Amino acid sequence: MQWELNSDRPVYVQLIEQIQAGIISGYYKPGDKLPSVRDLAAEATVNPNTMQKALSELERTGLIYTNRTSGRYITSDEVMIKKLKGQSAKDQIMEFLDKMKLLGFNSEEIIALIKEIMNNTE
Amino acid sequence: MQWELNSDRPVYVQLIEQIQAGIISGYYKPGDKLPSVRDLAAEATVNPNTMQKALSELERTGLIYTNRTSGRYITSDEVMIKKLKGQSAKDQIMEFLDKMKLLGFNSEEIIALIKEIMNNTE
DNA sequence: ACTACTGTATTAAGTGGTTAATACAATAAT
DNA sequence: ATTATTGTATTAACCACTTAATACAGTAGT
Repeated sequence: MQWELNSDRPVYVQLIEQIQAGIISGYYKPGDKLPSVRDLAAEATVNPNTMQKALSELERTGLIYTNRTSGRYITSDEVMIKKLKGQSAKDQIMEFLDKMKLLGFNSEEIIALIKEIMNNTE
Repeated sequence: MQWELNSDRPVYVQLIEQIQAGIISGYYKPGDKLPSVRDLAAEATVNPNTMQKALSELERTGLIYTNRTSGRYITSDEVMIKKLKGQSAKDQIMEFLDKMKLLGFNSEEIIALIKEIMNNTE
């Protein structure tokens, strides 16, 4: 997994988001075993405590579960993952639209700009 | 001006973004006088030091300027503001598209989802 | 001249996030 | 049985951000 962290926001929050994105996109598949806390921390060049914090939170939401000594696993509940994918997409879009409207763009302008950028970066 | 602050990210950064959005959207017009640091801080229910930090940064980028004792003003450089508007929009869109692709959506799906949400929240 | 209002600077305290360095308990692997 | 690996917990130190409480210098308004 490829990690992209910056200091804009708490690292553990960014870890949560990126692991979640990994599950949603299918990089981590339902039932998969996750690398250990220490390995994940090393991968992301982050302190194990920070990774632990992120994983605990993901466990709290039910997206992963722990077998005390054999490791952590992605949930096998594919419905849950699909729901999360839909909700995440919706959240991202709503947040994006709010920001764009705050900048003074209307719906048509937003669509037009997105298409333009999609074509320029295809 | 209406302020929306949370504790996810440094408050002074959020202040910078929102004042900038106010300038871009035309809420603050070129040449306008801004309220005093203390007034703005009171408006946003933030410590004056924090508002001061945000304003200093905006001044560094040239978007506002200071008359030592008469107050702060929005730049009259409309070209600069227009450029900033375009750049901000582009930045927002790129960031948004990156996130959506990380979730596993392609361009067509993204456009379709946005249109769907626009219709549902019209 | 005086007053009130500018922006600016300083110092101290509190908070949350991060890292670091360990330690422990449980179990899978051998 | 022993060893290595798992998740978990604890303590201390450090840093950035925020708030608070002041203080100062310059000037617009009167």
